[in-house]
Amino acid sequence: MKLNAGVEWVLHTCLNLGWIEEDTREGASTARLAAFYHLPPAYLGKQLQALVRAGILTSTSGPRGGFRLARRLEDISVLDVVTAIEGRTNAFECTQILHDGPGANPATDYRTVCAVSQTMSRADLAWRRELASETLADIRDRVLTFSPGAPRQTRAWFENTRA
Amino acid sequence: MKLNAGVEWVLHTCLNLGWIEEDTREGASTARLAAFYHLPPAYLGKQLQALVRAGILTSTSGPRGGFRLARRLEDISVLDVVTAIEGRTNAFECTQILHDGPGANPATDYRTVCAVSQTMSRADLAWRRELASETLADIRDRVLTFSPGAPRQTRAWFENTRA
DNA sequence: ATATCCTGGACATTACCTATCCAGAATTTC
DNA sequence: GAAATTCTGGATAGGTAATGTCCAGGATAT
Ligand code: SF4
Ligand code: SF4
Repeated sequence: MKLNAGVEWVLHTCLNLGWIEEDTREGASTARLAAFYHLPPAYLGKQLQALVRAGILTSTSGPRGGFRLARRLEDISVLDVVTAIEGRTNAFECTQILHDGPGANPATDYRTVCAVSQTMSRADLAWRRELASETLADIRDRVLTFSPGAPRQTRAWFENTRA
Repeated sequence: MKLNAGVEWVLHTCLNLGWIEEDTREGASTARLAAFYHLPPAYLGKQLQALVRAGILTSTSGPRGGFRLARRLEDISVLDVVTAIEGRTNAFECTQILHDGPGANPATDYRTVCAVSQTMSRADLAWRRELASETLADIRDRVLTFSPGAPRQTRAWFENTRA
């Protein structure tokens, strides 16, 4: 019952990419994105690759290469990001213990008929619906109202540490 | 992002206890509750102990001892059971990476102010609300409409395997 | 040609879930 | 009171998934 830490990393990284791109029209490399938060570069790289596979980011090799957003923050839901890192697995993963109980019908898929399973699935669904209803742009806007200096600060850091 | 398997075990076990108690007015031992689904007895015992600590079950030592429900199924929410096994940890556990970023204020608790954290917390809250809105009695009733023979079948098994 | 940077796989480390075992205490039965 | 049953809590082992590192290969810009 715990999400990968990578979810937090890439959510922040996507927001940072949004601000960088507004400014320089360029992406940023794994090394620099990781340095910004002192994250392990190789591991963050893995998470970013997952976002590329999910179509949230694009990547370019070579000097001045790196990652950039594949679409606008308005068009990326939080659920998109979570799913890219975490996969589609539900929190409640039924092992169908009823199949080992007395009087069980081996042909029955209890996941679809069992009341327990149904309840837990509804909860997972509510969780996803909540995440799907919020886009990265929504988060960005709320960051702006709380700390309006964030974009400038982020851009400045990436400017100053440019190779 | 996965729940302990124990959640599934004890949810079913609580329902079984409900049917057993309607009949015999007695509890059932770990050994028999585990045997019903071929679960590892010692491990199921650990989960049941957690339910006792959470006030969902009561336990009695000695011969003819075992576990029984501490209150009616109507008064036990699914969330109660999940929390007893899983703890109060949220799926999204923020590591406050902003504290390692440039221009961070070490005195700030970013978990309360950060837009990312707020969004993820809302989703966790939706999940909990969904589980809190359903009681074990609701599940029991839905089991009854789907397989009305379940109570009798369960009771019969526990009768027949009595020492 | 060279330096940069992503990609994918292999691998090591760590954390946590799963599972077992046992000594001790409580309780019933005889 | 003695014996059998059953829960309790801790110690401990094993397995699986998350975390983190490393490297060879390919792509791209200068
Ligand atoms: S009854 Fe539902 S929760 Fe229980 S084992 Fe079957 S599918 Fe899983
Ligand atoms: S900004 Fe929010 S999500 Fe990011 S580290 Fe801080 S609390 Fe966690």
